[in-house]
Amino acid sequence: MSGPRFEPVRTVRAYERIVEQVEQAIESGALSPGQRLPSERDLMGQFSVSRSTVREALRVLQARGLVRSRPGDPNGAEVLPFSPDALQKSMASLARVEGLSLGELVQFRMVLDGSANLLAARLRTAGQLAEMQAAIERMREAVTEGYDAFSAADVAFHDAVARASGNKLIQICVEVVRSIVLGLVADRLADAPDREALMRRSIRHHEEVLAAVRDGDGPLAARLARRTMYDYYAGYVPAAERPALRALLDQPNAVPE
Amino acid sequence: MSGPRFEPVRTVRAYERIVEQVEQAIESGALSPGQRLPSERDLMGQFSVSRSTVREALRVLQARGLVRSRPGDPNGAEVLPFSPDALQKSMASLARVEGLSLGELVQFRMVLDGSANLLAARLRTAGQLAEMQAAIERMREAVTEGYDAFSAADVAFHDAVARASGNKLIQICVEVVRSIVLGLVADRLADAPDREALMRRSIRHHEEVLAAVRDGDGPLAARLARRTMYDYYAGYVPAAERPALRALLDQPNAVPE
DNA sequence: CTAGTGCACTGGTCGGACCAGTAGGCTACG
DNA sequence: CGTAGCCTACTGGTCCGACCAGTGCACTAG
Repeated sequence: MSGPRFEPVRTVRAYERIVEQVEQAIESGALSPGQRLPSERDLMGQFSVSRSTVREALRVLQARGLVRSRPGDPNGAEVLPFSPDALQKSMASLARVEGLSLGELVQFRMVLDGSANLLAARLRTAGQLAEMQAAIERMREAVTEGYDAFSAADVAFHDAVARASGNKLIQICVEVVRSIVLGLVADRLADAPDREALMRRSIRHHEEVLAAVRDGDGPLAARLARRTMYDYYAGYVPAAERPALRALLDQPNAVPE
Repeated sequence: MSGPRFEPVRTVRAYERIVEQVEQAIESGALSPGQRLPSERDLMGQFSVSRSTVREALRVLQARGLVRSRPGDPNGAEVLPFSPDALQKSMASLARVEGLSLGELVQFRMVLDGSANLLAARLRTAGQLAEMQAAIERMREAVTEGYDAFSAADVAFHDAVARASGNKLIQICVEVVRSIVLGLVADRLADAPDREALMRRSIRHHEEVLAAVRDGDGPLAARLARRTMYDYYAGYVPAAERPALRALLDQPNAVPE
C-alpha cells in the first residue's frame, strides 16, 4: 500500500534564504543598481536573524558580484550593476584549476572573435564602424608609444566589434577570455624584440578585417579575424597545440609554421 | 622636491586574505579535491582570527564552488572538484539581470555548437564518433518514450561533440548555456503539439551532422549544426530576433520563416 | 558665513555561547 | 563472543553582545 509519498526535506540554511530573497529582488528589478540595501542591523530585524547570518548572506551576494559594501557608508550595501567580474573570476579560477591551456583560450577567442565579426559585418551601424576605424587609428599612433597603449587600442577594436555583433553574451565572453589571455602573455608580448614589426603587421590585419566588415562580407571578416588572432598569438602557443588552432583556419595547409 | 612616493594603501579585509590563501592552495594543487580543510575552530587558530571571519571566508569559497561544508562532518569543509556550477550561476544570474534574450542565448549556442562541430570533424576519435552515434540511437528510441528521454539523448549528443572538439572551455560553455536555454523553453518544447514530428526532424538533422563529422567535413558539419539549432529553436524566438540568428546561417535568404 | 568638531551612523572583527546534527567508540545485552 | 544500542566528542549553523575604525552630516564656534 502506498500512503502519501514523503519526500526528503532539504534543510535550507538561513543565510541561503536571505541570499535568495535579495537575489530575486535584484533580478526582478525591485532593487536596481545604485540603490542601497538597509544596513546590516536593519536587515537582522527584517529577516529575524542575527547579524552574523545577515553578514554571511551579504558575503555570498558580494562574491557573486551583486552588491558591494563599504564601511562608513551612510546606508547599507550598494546594489551593483552587472559586471562580468564574478564570471571572470570563476573562469580564471577554472583556467588555473582545470589547467586550461593557452591554446584552448586562444582557440576560444578565435571562435568568439570570428563569430562576432561575422555578425558585425551584417548588423553593424555606421557609428560602430567609425569606432572600429578610430581604434585602428589609435593603434597606429600607439606603435611609437609603447605596448600598453597599443594593447588598449587593440582591445577597443575588438570590443567595438563585439558590441556590433548585437549579442551581449558574446560581448561578455570576449571580454572575460581576453583578459585571461592577456594576463598570461602580456609580459611576453611587451618584451618581444620584434615588437614593432608585430604591431605593424597586426594593424594591417585589422585593416583587412575592418574592410570586410565595412563591405558586409561576414564570412571573410570571420576568416580574417581568426587568422589575425592566430598570427598574433600562435608564437606563444606550444607547437603541439597549434594544429588545433589551425583547424579553425580555412586553409590549414596554407599556414606556415 | 619629491620624497619617496607613497601609494594609497588598500585595506584588505581579513576574510579576503583567508580566501586568497585557501584559493591559492587549491589552485596550486596543495589541496586537491576530496581533501578536507581543518575545522573552523582549527582555522581560527591557524589564521589568528575569530570564527566569524573564518566563516565569512568559507562562505565566499563556497559561493565560488571551491569547497562544501556540511554540519556533522567529522572533518572540515571538503575541497570540491571543479564544477561549472558557479560559472553557471553567474551566467544564469547575468541572463536575468541583463535581460539576455532567448535569441541571444540561442545565437550563442549556434556559435559554440557550430565551432565544436567544426573542430570535432577534424579532431574526433573513433570512440567519440561512436558515442555520437549511440546518442542518436537513443534519441530514436526516445521518440515514443517522451520528451525527457529525448532531450537527455540530445544533450548527450551535443556533449559528445563538445568533448570531441578538444576544448574544455567550449565544453563548459556549451553545458552552461544549454542548461539556461533548456530552463527557458523546456516546458514549451515538452508541450508542443507536433512534438513527435519535431523530434523526428531533429533526429534527421543530427544524422546529417554526424555524417559530416564522420567524413571530416568541418565547415559542412558546422553549417548543419547551426541550421539544426536554428530549426529547433527558431519557433520559440521572437520573430524580431530571428534575422540575427539567420545571420549565422550560410544562405540567409534561403531560410523560410 | 565658514571652518572645524563631534556625534551618529556604517561595516569589520572579536569572543563566547548554545543548538542540531553526525560518526565512531563503548557498553550492555543476547 | 557478537552485535545492537547508546553516548560522547566532534562538526557546522546560529545567536548575542561588544568594540573598533572608518564615514557623512549636523551642529557649533570662530
